[in-house]
Amino acid sequence: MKRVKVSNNVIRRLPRYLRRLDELTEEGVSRISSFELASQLGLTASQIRQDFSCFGEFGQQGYGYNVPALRAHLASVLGVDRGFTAVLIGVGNIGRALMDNFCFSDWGFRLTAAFDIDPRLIGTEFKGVPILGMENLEDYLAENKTDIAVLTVPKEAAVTVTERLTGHGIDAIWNFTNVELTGPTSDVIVENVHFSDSLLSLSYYVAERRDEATAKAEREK
Amino acid sequence: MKRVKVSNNVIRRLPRYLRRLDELTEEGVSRISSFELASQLGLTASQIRQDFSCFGEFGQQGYGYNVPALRAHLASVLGVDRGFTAVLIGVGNIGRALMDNFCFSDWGFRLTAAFDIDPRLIGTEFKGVPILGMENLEDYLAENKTDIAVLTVPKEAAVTVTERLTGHGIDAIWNFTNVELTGPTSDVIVENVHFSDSLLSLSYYVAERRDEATAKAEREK
DNA sequence: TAGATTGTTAATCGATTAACAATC
DNA sequence: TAGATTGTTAATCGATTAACAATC
Repeated sequence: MKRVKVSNNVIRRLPRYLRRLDELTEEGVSRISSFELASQLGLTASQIRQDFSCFGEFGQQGYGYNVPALRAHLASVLGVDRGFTAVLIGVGNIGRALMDNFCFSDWGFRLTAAFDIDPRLIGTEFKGVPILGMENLEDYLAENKTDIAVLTVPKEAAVTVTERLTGHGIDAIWNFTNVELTGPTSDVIVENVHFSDSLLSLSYYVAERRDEATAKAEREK
Repeated sequence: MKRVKVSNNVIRRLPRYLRRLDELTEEGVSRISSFELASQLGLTASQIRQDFSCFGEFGQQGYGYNVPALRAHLASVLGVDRGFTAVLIGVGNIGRALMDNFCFSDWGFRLTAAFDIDPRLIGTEFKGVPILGMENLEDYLAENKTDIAVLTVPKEAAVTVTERLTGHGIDAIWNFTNVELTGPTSDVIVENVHFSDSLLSLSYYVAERRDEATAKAEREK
C-alpha cells in the first residue's frame, strides 16, 4: 500500500494531525482547509498539503478536507485499524499508570497480558488484563501472536528482558526505561519515551530564556 | 553566555550525548573521539563535532574528548547546574510514578511540592515532598519562586490548571496530559510528553514493516 | 460561473556531510 | 616527529516554503 519512503519528520507530525482532528470533531467542525489547520497547529498550509500528499489525495479543490474522512485516512495510515496486540512488562509505577490511564484501545491496540516478578501480583487481573509471571513470558509469546512489548521494568532489568523478547515474534518495543536500547538490538523497532531527555530539553529552553533576559537587562543598563 | 541560535535538532540530541557519556563514565572510559561516539550513537562524526561547536571547543586535536569534561560542559549547556525548582500538579498514577521513580535531582531539578485535590493526600508527604491542596497553589507560587510545573492532572483539568499557572512566575510546563497546550498558551514554554503520539509513531513503523514484508512476499510469489 | 483551495512542481532554505588546514 | 583528530569552511542533500495550474 505505502510506496514512497516517508520522512521521519512527516511521521512524527501525523499523530498531531490526528489529535487535532479529533478535537475538531468534538467541536463539531466537519470541514477544514489546509490553511486553517496550519494556523491551529503553528505550521504552514504548504507543509500540511505536502505531508498528506505522501499518502494520497484526501482533499477537494475549493472545499478543503472533510474532517472525519481525513481523520479516518490518517488513522489508517498510522495502522490504528490493524488490531495490533501488546503485552506490558513490569507492573511497577509506570506500568500500572499506563494500564490504568492509557487507553490502548483508542489507538487500536489490544493489551492482552502483563508480566511481573512480584508473586502478590501474579495471577491477579488489573482492569481486565491478566498479570502473569515473568517465567511464562516465552511460552505466552509462542502461543499468542504479539506485535509489541511495552517495557516498563526497572533500569537494571531492561537489557535482559529485551534479550528475552527478541526472537519471539515481537516487532517492536515501546521503551519506558531510561536505557538506550536503540544501538545493539538488531531487528526490533524501538520507540523510546525518555522522560529525562524531555526534561533536559525543557531545561535548555528555560536556561536559554533566562540568558536572553539577562543579556537584555545588561544592554539596557 | 549562549549567543548563536541553536537549532531544535541539536538541542534534542544533547540529552542523548549526555546519557551516552554517563554510560561511558560508568564503563570507565575517560576519552573518546567524535568518530567512536558517532558509531555508538548511530550518527556521523561530522555531525557531533558540528553540534558541539555551537557551544564552544571541548575537544583537543589528536586526542579527542575527555569524557568527564565533555559531560560537564554539556550538562551546563543544558542548565543542569542552575538549580531549577519544580512543582508537580496532580498526584495520580503518573504523578506518583514520577515522584517515586524519576530522579529529578539527577538532572539538577528540585521538586519542592506537589498539589492535589484529594483530601486523603493533602497534608501528607511522598518521598519527602509535601502534598498540598490545590487551593494553595497561587499562594505557594507567590511565596516560593518556582521555575517549572509538572502537569500530571487528568485531561479535563489540564486547561484550567494551565490558566492558573500562567502569570505566577512559572517559566515552563512539562505536560503529561494528552492535551495540546502549545498553541494558545502564550508565554510559557511547553514540553509535551505525549504517550499516544509516541505509540502511534511506533504503530506506523510496525505497519510499514508489515507492508514491506507483504510486498516482498508478493514479488517472490 | 466565480471563488476557493487543492495537489504538485519549482525555489528556497536549513541541516547534514565531506574535506582539510590547524595543531596536539 | 608522525599520527590522530579536532574545529570549521565548503559542498551536498533533504525538507520546507512558495507558486500556480487544475478543478471542485
